Amino acid sequence: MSPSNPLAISTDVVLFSIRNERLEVLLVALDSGCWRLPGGGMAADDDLDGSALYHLEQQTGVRGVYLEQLYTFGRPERHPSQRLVSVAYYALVPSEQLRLCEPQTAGLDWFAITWLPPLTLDHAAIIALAHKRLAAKLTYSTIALQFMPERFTLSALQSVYETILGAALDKRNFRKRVLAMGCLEATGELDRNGNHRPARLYRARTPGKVEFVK
Amino acid sequence: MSPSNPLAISTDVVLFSIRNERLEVLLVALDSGCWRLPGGGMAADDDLDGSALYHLEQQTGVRGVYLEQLYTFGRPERHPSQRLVSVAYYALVPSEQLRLCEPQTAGLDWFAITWLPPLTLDHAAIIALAHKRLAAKLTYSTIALQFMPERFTLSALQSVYETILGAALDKRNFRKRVLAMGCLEATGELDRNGNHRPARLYRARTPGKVEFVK
DNA sequence: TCAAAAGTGTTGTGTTTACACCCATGA
DNA sequence: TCATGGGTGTAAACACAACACTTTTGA
Repeated sequence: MSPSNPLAISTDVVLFSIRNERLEVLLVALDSGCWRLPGGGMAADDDLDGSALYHLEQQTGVRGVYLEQLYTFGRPERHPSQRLVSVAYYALVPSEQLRLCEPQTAGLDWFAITWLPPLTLDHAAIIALAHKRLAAKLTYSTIALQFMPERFTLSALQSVYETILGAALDKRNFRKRVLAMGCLEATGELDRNGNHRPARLYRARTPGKVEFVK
Repeated sequence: MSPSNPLAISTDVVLFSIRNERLEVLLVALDSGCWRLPGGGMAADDDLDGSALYHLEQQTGVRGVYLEQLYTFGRPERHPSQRLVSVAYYALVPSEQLRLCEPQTAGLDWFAITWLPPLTLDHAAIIALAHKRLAAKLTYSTIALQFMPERFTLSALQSVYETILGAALDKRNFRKRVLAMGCLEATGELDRNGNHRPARLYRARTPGKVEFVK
């Protein structure tokens, strides 16, 4: 029960968004040409979730995300010089929300999950695990709503599912399922963009909250 | 990315077993009359999983368990004096395996999950979360096999499911499902205990490995 | 021969999948 | 009027739930 030697805890965040019909993650450039996840050491008076959000905002300007703890990585060989335990998180943010707060800082970039640059330490493994969890959670929770703006069409939501799952879905069955979940409500408004029939706009009944379904 | 102040990492393990037709956890007595999970501080040259197994064996004599990381708890207020981050695990062990290595040490006891003693810090919350995860995993994985000895009857396996889920299951449907999972094989042997028709003995096709099903 | 648990199929119900056409709009 | 995506129902396949009797053994 007693503490031990030089030992640091960092929190690292895999930030996902849907951009250009692709699932992308936000990474920070290192001098070496490698990239890393946003994150950093935890201060002794912070808590874990707070530390993850703090570093994310400091390094990327992004806030107001949906955050969930992923896994804690602690193999001694994961860092060459110091003993580093990393509490990994993943976070989801609607791409519409990025324009407002993303500072377009140099040394930051989005990468498609299917085409990642070289990553430091075991960050590639962390991203892979986060991706797996996200895809799994799509099928038994309402987590996909965390990628949506406040109001959205059912087709937009379907497109998010298709992007993450990497497969096309049947429109009628998708609508039945997603409406049966009971966590959407029609706003009564219409989206009049595009030269076609306007689409109904929906909103999440409990935004920010992920519920388990089926 | 830099380390910080006095900050300790501990690993704590919720060890489950099925005893007397109940789901029980193994706890360590504190002087105060409180109890705690087996676990302790992580040494700088250990890894997380290794640390969890090490403390578990040191404090309880139990080894050869199935171990899985649960969650990392790090709220600053969880410990009164020091900043303590706890990486929580849960572990499963067949009760038959306990007789061999359990040292019957004083200050150790098993408690039914439904009737726990006062626990230190947030250990009650850790146990509650572990229990929830275990019950959930029962329904979509073969994790229940980790409670079974090398060879077992289908009725014994069904009893384990019923104990954890707290509900009776249909015998025929249960057998269909569990055999359809394809991870059991009949040994050809019979269990001749009891004054009734002998039961076939089965074994896990991949012991120690938990697979996802359905 | 009795008690006690092992072993075994079928039927109905609900859920999931597959599938094609009309609608409302802007250009 | 045409192109574009929005919106809708039904039937077949499948998965799941309910259910009762015969078998084998030890006492």
